[in-house]
Amino acid sequence: MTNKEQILHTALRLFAEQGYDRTPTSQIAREAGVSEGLIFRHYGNKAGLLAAILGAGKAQVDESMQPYARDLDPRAAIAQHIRESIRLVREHRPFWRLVHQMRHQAAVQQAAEPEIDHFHRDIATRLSANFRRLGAAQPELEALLLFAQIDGITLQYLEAPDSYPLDAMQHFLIQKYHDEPFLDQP
Amino acid sequence: MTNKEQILHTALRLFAEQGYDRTPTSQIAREAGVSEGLIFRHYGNKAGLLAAILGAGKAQVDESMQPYARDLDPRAAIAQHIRESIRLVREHRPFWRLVHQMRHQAAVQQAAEPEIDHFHRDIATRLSANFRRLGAAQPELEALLLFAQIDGITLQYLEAPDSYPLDAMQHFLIQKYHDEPFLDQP
DNA sequence: CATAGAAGTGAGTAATCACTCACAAATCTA
DNA sequence: TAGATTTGTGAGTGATTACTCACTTCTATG
Repeated sequence: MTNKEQILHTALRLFAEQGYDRTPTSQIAREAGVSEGLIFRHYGNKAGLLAAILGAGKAQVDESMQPYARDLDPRAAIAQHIRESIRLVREHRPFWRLVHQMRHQAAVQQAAEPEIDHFHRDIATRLSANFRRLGAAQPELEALLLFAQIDGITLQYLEAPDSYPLDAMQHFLIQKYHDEPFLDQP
Repeated sequence: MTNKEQILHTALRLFAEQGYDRTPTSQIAREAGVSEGLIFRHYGNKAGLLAAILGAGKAQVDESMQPYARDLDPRAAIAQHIRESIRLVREHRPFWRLVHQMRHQAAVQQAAEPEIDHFHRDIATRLSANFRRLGAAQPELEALLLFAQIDGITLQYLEAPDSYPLDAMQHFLIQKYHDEPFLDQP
């Protein structure tokens, strides 16, 4: 691993553990085994380092969410979305901890926001379409609710990864959507 | 309003808007119209100010969650829980923004954590009991899932209070739990 | 009124932090 | 190998920040 990558990984770990504001660049340099100046040579400033971390993570998400864009039958697509979302969080815990922190920092989101917004709308549109095909009375609200459920589950998992029953919740949620009739109106 | 209260309210507003770490005590003093020294006379240090804010908010939550502790029929209790949770967030937006920020700062939770843990367990127990009485196959998971849904909805509302359809989501969620048979196993 | 304690001030301080810069070492290129 | 470019260093700097403290003003009480 190059020094540049080493800095990125160390910073991600420390930002996730301690928070962006509470992590001095001096600590990142020390734990990455490089001089502090090198951080600024490679990433310009501390915010640039954060942007690089978020950019790299987003690339991975894009890659992972693309394959299942193809049209499965609606119920399978919904189950797949649940599985994939939870898998991402489980496999990239530090990254998602950082993302959740950033959600409450209006000032830092600057550049990342429009892209993330578009990404969300994209998924929400696909999900709504699937619920509509299943005959749901209010497909947009169904999509929002599923979003909220995954958000809440992953949030609580990230707070206590060792004790939270993530597997059980995943299966429980998938089963609920498998059994749901979605035919509320005659 | 006394100066002491003025400091508390100003700090809550600024912490919620900018984050705890990004809000200097000098700014709090300036916007509260007092000297910086007064903050430390009343609250000892910056963390003490934060603790006072969280303590005052928790007292309000306790007060609001107590009345409906009495045993209604299970479905009514669940609906009431949803309504009350969402009402609290809607009426104390800055406070809940702050709470959500603090959830990711392991270091700051120190004192508040045991109390909050107990509080959560208490509500989870009551919710599980209600789901059990309704014949749910996995009442603990049902309680966790309802928790996660409310968490996710309020989180997304706090991110975009002006555009999120909070009322619609509340009614949608209550209706779902009203219609849910909860008799998954023969 | 006298006086004790609480409320309030604001200049000062030590520490921390992000960032710079002059320079050195390593790597590449011709 | 000579020169050019990239990578790396670490002491230094200015700005910011939480907090202190000697002092003043207000308020309550006998």
